[in-house]
This record gives sequence, C-alpha cells and structure tokens, in this order.
Amino acid sequence: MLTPAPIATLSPRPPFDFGLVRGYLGRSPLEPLDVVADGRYRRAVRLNGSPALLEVRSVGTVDAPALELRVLDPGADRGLLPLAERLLARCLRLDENPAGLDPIAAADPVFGALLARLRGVRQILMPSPFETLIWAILGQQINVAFAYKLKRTLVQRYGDAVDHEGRAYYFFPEPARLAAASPTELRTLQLSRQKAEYIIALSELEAADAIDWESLRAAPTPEAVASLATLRGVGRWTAEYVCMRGLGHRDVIPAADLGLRAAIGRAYGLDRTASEVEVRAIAEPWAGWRSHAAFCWWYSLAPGLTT
DNA sequence: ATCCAGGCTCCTG
DNA sequence: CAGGAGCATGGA
Repeated sequence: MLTPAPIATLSPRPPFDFGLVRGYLGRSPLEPLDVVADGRYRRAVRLNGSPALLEVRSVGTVDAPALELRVLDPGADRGLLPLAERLLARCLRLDENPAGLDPIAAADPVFGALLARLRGVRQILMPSPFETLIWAILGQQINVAFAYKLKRTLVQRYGDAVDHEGRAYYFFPEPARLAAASPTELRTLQLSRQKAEYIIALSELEAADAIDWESLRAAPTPEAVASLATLRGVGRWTAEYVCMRGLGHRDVIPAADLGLRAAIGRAYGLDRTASEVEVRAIAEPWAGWRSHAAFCWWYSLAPGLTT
C-alpha cells in the first residue's frame, strides 16, 4: 500500500461504546460480511455502486467517543470517503441521543438493568434493506447458528469479494445474481424450497427496482410493515425486522420472535416464554424506542452477555 | 427418534 | 378477521 488510505474521524454522540457495537457485529464466527478482528471492524460495501472495503476503529472512549474510518480499498479514491461516512453514521446511529431512554429505564427497572449493561450500544442497521430482507428470510423458523451457516454459503457462492492483506472480504450478493439462481441450485445450499422461491422472487423485484425502499423508509411504521408484508414470503415478523434493521424505523418490535419472547419471559419472571401479546404489552412503555429495545434483548441473548 | 428453532401461507369457523 | 393446521429443513 503505497497510497495512504483516506481517513475520516467520526464523532458519535456520547455515550457510545464501540466495544459493544463490535461485540454485536462479531457475534457469530460464521458471519461472512461483518469482520471483527484486532479491535477493528471491516466491511465490504457498495457506495453508489462502487465497491469499497471500509475499516472502523475506536480512537476515543465511551464518554468521549471518536471513530477512525478508512477506505482500505480502493484506497486512493477519496470521493468514496463522504459516502462511507454517511453510511456509517446511519448504520451505527452516531447521532442517536441515548438520553431519551432515561425515563424509560427509570420506569421499568427490568429493562433499565439491561440498558445499564448495554450503555452506549446502538441499534445497528444493516447496510442495505435488501440484505436485511434476505437475511430475515434466511432466519425464518431455524436456529440462528444454522441461519448464519446458510448466509455464509449464500454469500460465498453469489457474492463478489475483494482481497486485502491476504483475506477475502465479501459483498452481499447483487440481487441480479440471486435472481438468476435456480431453486434447485439454492436447495443444494440447504435452503428449503419455499425460502429458495421467496429469495429468487424478491431478488427479481429488487433487481427490477420494484421495491420502493425510500417510501418505505419515510412511511409511518405500521404502513411500512403492512406494505412489506404483502410480499410473498414476508410475514409480520420479517416486515418488522426489515423496518427496524434495514430501514431504521425506531419504534417497531418483532414481538413474535422466539428469542425475544424467551428473553423477555425470563427477565420478567414469567418462568416461561412470553407470548407475542405479552411482549407487545410489556413493550408498550418503551414506545419511541422499541427498535432499540428489541435490539438490546437480542444482544442479551448473545453468548457472553446472558444473565 | 423427537423436539425445537429469531415463520409463512392458506384454510377454516 | 382470529386461530390453527400444515409445511420445510437441519441441529441438539
């Protein structure tokens, strides 16, 4: 590398704990896209169609946070840096003001305790809503570890990659590539027949630019959920997941989620898995922050943070 | 073998 | 319109 990589410094609003953020990004050893090592987070993304390998590291503290962002590849193209900054600001929610959670924490000691343990974390978005959608479908009704395995296989099979320092960094597959796959081909990757069909059809839509993500982003959450749920293979759980993790809607909780129901049932002393209705009731006081809440409960399920 | 896992579709009453 | 059966796949 003779050309130094362009560098930008990002200033998250405190508190911001990059260690917790990194912990989530690196939660599964099978995760093929988010690469966490040596305190750095690396991710290959397309910025306005241009491939770029990004690296983020912390150069601050939780209460005086600062992040250093580099475009490792193609290093010389400075024009990508502002695009990368914007992406990171959105996905890591650098402008979020967690102080809004204080009254919620005060009113609900159980959730408050979780918030305290996760002080400075953010509800992380995935780089693209399409990627979020496919990921959600992969994860339907199977255990998480297997979902990661499916994702890894899919990404390695259909995604492009850049090499950097002897390691491959994968991009999420282009919709046209997935649309061109045959159901049979996807089934050999251990996808069920239904999931194969859903993914191909949705990828065709995406490749044809037939899903208006910007409208869905701007729409009131219930409308966005209802609209997404008209797509074949997309039920309420998937629509809610995409709204929160792909589009950045702040007040949506996929209450039917089994992991969420188990975590909340346990935490609130039900001694069993909470029902979807119970989760929605318990989450009512978190209004305005329900996406963040869902994220925190999922985080609490990750190994290492369980009570 | 049996039950479970970050659901969805489609069909009943 | 709510509730439930049936479905599909690998893992523990």
